[in-house]
Formats: sequence, structure tokens, C-alpha cells
Amino acid sequence: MGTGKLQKRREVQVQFKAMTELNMKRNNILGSLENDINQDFQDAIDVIQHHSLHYDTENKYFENLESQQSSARHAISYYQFTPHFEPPGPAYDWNESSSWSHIVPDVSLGALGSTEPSAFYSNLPQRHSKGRKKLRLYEYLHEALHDDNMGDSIQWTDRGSGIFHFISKNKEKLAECWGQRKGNRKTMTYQKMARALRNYSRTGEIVKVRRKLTYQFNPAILQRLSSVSGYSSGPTSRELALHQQTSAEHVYYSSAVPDCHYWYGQYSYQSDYDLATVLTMHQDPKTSVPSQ
DNA sequence: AAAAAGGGGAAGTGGG
DNA sequence: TCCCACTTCCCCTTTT
Repeated sequence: MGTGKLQKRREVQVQFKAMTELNMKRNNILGSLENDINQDFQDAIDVIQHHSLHYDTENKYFENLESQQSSARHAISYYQFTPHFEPPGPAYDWNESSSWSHIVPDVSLGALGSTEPSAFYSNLPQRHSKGRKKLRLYEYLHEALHDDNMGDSIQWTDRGSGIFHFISKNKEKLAECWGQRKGNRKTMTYQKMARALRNYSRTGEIVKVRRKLTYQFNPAILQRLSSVSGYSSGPTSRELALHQQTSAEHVYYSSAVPDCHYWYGQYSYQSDYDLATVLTMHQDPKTSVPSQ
């Protein structure tokens, strides 16, 4: 190699290094800017929250926030809302859409335009003070599902149906992040996180799917999370393929929630789903997803 | 057979 | 003070 080329190469290396440093500085600035913006959002929300206290129910309060904070909503990773789940029992009619009305906020309020991943709001520091609700585990999982950095730990199996799975190899990473986010005394493990997840099967917020490391959001919860965070629930083509495969298997439900039949049964109701095709496409459904 | 995953009882913790 | 939503521990069962 000639000296001219060597010289050129050194120049390129120097330029590359300079660019890298610039980029790092830029990221630092953006990071602090983001924190500032989040802080501002938080302060604005505090003010609104303060003026909303006269609302006599949490739902009213939520609606109030909805109407006033549509632009800021995606910056909130924890929000005022209590699902008001009835104790598991036959009174819960999963077939009756109006049964969800107290859980699902009016999505016609408008989906958010933002399609940005949650990097923007996932880094918000936890602020437990001033009467704000703590971040729920299912909220965190939903957030992680849209976080590119968590793609190696948790993934949608079928976004449209709210089915997701953990990646065996990196599931502990997600658990640790969750533990850190909560500020637990000890390190969170997948085993402990899964214990919390199992508690959800009693309330129906998330249920276990009969597939390794795979769970499913309650559709109402999913709809609410999607409308709040602004993520479209439309499945990608890859997810559609996975969905077809997943659908071939029966999802099972907690016996404590006897009226979940409709929810899980919906799998077979989806009109665009051809069981025969699936059965021929995937001769052995156990051999693939979730990827390990 | 062994490891990984799944499951649940029970007591503890911390915030609201 | 009570309740909720986990967290922690532990041990057992089922699946891979």
C-alpha cells in the first residue's frame, strides 16, 4: 500500500473518530434534553393532576387526563387508572363488550400519531410521590415490547392478540431491568417475575399461553395500553405467520376466570385464519417459536 | 436423568 | 391502619 493511501486511511480514521465523539456528545445532549422534556411533561401533568382532584372517580380523572393530555400521554409510563377487576367469577362476562366499558377507555379519543419506540418514555425515572400510581408489571412488559433494546429479551408472538414471549437466553436481563426500575432491594430474577406474572392469571390481566415462556395480555388491557402509548396493534407479516402457528394450539385459561372462553376462543373466530392452512404449514408447531 | 420451565402457598415489603 | 401489587422464598410438578 502506498504512503498516499496510508495517509488517506489515517485521515478517514481521524474523521471517523471525530464523528464518533461528536455523535456521543450529541447523544448526551439529547439524553439530558429528553430528561428535561420529560421533567416538563411531568410538571405539567402534576399541575393538571392537581386541578383534577375534584373528580370523584379515577375513571373520571383518567378521562380528564385523556382529553387534556393527549399530546403528552406517550411520555407517561404510569398513569391514573385502576382496572377495577371484579373478583374472578361468573359475573364477568367476557362475551359482552359492555363489560369492558369500565376498563377500556374510549379509544376513539384518538390514537397517538407517534410511532416512535418507547425509548422516549421508557427512561422516565420512577416518581412515586405526589399520588401517582406505581408502574405495573404488565405496563412495563408492554413498554419493553416496544423497546428495541429489549428485543433480545421479549418479543411479540402475535401483537394483534397480545401474545408475547420471553427469550430464554436473555429473560433474566429483562427481569433485572424490571427490578431496577422498581428499585427492589434484591436482584429481580425471571423466576420471581414469573411468580408475579402468575398472579395476573387470577385477575386475568395476563394469562399463560401453553407455549414455552409465552403469555397473553388481556385484550382490554392491551387495547388500553396501546391507546395510551400510541402503538398500533397491527401485526407485522412475521407476527401474522407466528399468529397462525400459535392459533393452531389451544390457549388455556385459568380455572379461576371461568368466563375467559370468549377471549381465548377468539383465536378460532378470527375470520382470516385458516386452520387447515396452518396445520399443513406447520407440521410440528413445537419446533420453532419462541426463539431461544 | 437432568435442567428448565411452570406452579402456587405463605410471609414480607412499601406505597397509596 | 388497611389494601394492593408485588417480592421473596421455598418446594413441588411438568415439560423438554
